[in-house]
Amino acid sequence: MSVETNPQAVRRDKLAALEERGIDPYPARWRVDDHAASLLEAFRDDAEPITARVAGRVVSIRSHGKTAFLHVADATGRIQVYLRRDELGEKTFALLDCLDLGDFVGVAGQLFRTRTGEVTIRATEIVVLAKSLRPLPLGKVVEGEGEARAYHQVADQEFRYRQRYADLAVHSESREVFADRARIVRFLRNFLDQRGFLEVETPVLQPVYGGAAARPFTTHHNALDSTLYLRIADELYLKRCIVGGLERVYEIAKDFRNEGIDRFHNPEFTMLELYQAYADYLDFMELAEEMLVGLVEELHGGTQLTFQGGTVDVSRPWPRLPFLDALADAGVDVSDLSRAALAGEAARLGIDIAPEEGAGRILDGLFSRLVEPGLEGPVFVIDHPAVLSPLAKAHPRDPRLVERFEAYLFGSEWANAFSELNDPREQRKRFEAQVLQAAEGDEEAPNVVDEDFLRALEYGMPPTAGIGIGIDRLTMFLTDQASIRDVILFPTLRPEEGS
RNA sequence: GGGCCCCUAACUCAACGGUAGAGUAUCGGCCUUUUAAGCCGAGAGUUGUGGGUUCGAAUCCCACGGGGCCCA
Repeated sequence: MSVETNPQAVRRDKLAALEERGIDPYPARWRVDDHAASLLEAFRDDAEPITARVAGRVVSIRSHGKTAFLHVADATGRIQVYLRRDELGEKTFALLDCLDLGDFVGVAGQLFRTRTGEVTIRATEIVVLAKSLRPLPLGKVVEGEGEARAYHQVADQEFRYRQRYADLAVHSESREVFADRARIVRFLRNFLDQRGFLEVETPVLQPVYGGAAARPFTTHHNALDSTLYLRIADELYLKRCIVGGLERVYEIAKDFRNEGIDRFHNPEFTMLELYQAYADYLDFMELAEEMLVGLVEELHGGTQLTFQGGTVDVSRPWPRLPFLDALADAGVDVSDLSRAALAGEAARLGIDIAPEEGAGRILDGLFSRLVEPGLEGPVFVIDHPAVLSPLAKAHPRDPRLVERFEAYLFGSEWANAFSELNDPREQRKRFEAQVLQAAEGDEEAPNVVDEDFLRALEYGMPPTAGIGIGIDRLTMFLTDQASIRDVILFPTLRPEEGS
């Protein structure tokens, strides 16, 4: 017989050997009574017998001839299993010959402490629950005192993103990030539910897209024979809810933007938007502060937050930095906000401007280049120019500005809020200006006026504040992950060749 | 869109113009409390793909593919 070296073929051979012995390598069920973490917790001494019945993946095997030690990993952790031929019988012990790292097994037995002190299951029963035919890049994991040390772990980011199932199976840190993500979303739901907000669901497929400046994904509905867009924001539908008298609403859902991918952007991402009637942007600054402080306390037990080596204190209140003041401090002359004047300033500062960029885009570009990188700590940038904010209410003290804020952390925006524009006449003018921009080549501007939204505003929308929060980016900050791909289970990647 | 870097065994990495190696994993043997178990032995590679330079290329050059980082 030739020596088989292909790991997958070796495993198929072992699977066949199991079946020859009359063992089903994929049995239907195994009752799980215990988990690794709680067993390790429960064990006191050998005098008090504790029976254990667990299931999980085999992550290490140390065979000693007539005995063997395994580690079995379940969702809660790892526990060692001790097998003895004289206790299990020759036939069951021979299962070891067909066992590979990565196989799922069920184990029953009694807890004891080994000579070296590790709490271990002395197996009276072991069964294969699912044979693994493909080797996982397990590396070696050693649970020392407190910290688990890992050796030869997969370092290839692409592998981790493309085969997240294997990444999760192998890296507990990766599983923890997604557990934390769930905690964050749960916290936000509780936070809003306690304040009387109603969770709603609005269309992903929209005949007219709006609520943000972005290029959409376009699709087609066959039966209606009409073009539909995947939403770039929930905003305009949530405001329709406010018109309808749902005074406090929120939605946590995917938005889609047909744009570039980098470590802060994924084409589909999760957004929390919430709207509250009779509130304004000042109220929402307090809400944003409470929300983030609460989250940092929930995850880190204090107000210190560390991200990629930088640490900030998120204690309230946060400074409020007027948008134009920030630009002026950075050396930009903001006395004239006309396109011509701003283009002149950009040229003077050596920043390239494309001919189709309007005054808003130029301001945005100046801000993101000159101001954003310096906004480490929690800070509100407030009172943006109206040209940047087609859905926000004009500032009572300066008609060039709107009542708006963006919350920044670690040089990156994580929340955007304003007192919502509710004058249907003014909203129509701003929509029409956007359509004009689109005609001039701005691909991020909507190309039609959303007449249905205007109809809703004409029925009357009370004064309202709204805020949008990027959940992915927030999760990056709260879990100290460098890339948005580290907090999205299955991030968008170029399709694999041959798939 | 621009720049820089990476791609070698299943995994982590060496070799940096002259016979592709190590540890882990895998396979065989020994081993009844091991834990990066140990000891003995074995197999494992079209060096991302395609071209070029050279007596000779994993190594130098070009293109393409995939990925990462920085900038726009």
